[in-house]
Amino acid sequence: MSSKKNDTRVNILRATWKLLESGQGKAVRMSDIAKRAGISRQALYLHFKTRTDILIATTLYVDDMNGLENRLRKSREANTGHERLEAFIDAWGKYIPEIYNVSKALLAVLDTDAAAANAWKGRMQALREGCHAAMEAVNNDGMLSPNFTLKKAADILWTLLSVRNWELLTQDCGWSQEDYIRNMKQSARTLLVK
Amino acid sequence: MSSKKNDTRVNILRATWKLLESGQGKAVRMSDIAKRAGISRQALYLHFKTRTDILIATTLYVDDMNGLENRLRKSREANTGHERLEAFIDAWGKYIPEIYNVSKALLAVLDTDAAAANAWKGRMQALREGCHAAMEAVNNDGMLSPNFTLKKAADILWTLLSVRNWELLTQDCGWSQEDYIRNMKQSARTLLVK
DNA sequence: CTGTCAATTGACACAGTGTAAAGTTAATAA
DNA sequence: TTATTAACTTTACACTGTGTCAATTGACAG
Repeated sequence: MSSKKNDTRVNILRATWKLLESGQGKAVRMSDIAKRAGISRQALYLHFKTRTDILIATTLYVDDMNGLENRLRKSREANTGHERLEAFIDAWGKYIPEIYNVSKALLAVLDTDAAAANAWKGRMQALREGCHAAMEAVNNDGMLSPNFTLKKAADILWTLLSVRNWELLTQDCGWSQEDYIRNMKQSARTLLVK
Repeated sequence: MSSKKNDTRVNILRATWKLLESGQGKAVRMSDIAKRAGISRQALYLHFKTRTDILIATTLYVDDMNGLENRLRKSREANTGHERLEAFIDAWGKYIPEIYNVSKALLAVLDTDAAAANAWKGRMQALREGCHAAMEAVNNDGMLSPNFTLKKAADILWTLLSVRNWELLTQDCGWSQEDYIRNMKQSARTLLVK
């Protein structure tokens, strides 16, 4: 099952992960990854076509390791729409710091690398669907704010919960993680729920 | 008054501006700017130390040409805090599309270029002060939402009005400019005003 | 013994930024 | 007039980082 090729692949992803996690924003080069993975730089190209491919694969790997799917699934089990919304914000809000450093590498090339932009877009699509589902649950309870259509409400929630907003609030404004979660719940409730 | 050196400098900034405006996201190289400005690539370095310096100077130049200062000042003349908040959102919201393309070039290197990050931070600091002042006016009317401290309210408004959020809502979610302005006013009011 | 898979070494093309040096041109000043 | 200076040009090159290519090695499977 675990072919040698696959082992090395995972090895590369873990090396990238660790580097992004510890490097604190510094650009990680192919040669850095190779060194950390204990293979030659050229060997990286036996497993991935481009640097961006490695970054993308790493974010997916990290999602996997952290069980993003499960975390979000749990929010779907809530009874009321409002509870579901809160659970969703809670799950995602607690998730962001775990992926932030890795995601940042992808965010950094988003504006210049079409492949990265595409991958990120897809990844955020999942979140967007989660937002939409949560707001739909609120709507089904008849509790959606009359100020917004369902679509607009979902868009706003999605924007509110963006990684860049988390970055702004916790890094630039100095909010604690608790502040962030509490205020996002508060805001979503005030803004979107009747 | 208008030395030859200064003329060329402005010439470079206008060339950069036009390229960013029309290039639609494509990376603008030093050679592109030089060609457009009608000078040699090397001459650029007689006026600016680095590419980032040109980008920074261009954003400042564009702010200047568009009269950002004046636009924001007008919002300060409103009578009530709430009116002031609305005027502020209106002014800034209408301003974003005018600077978006130019700003995007700076945003694109934000995560890799410390000088760019610094410049952007400073530029956003002005907006942040505007947000704080607007919320202070609301607070002085005794109309600040009891859900937030003044500082937190200003932080939220600042985050809400970020260029990245405008980008998300208008580009990814397909909102029109009118949608954006209307919903931002609506949201700020619901969220931050009693 | 042979084939093949994973990886290695070393060389290289390419893009883009930034540096360096020597030469041109036109205005300015003595 | 001649000398000087500022702005700019041309040519060349160093540097970084990505990605490609070809020849080679070592292991191990049939």
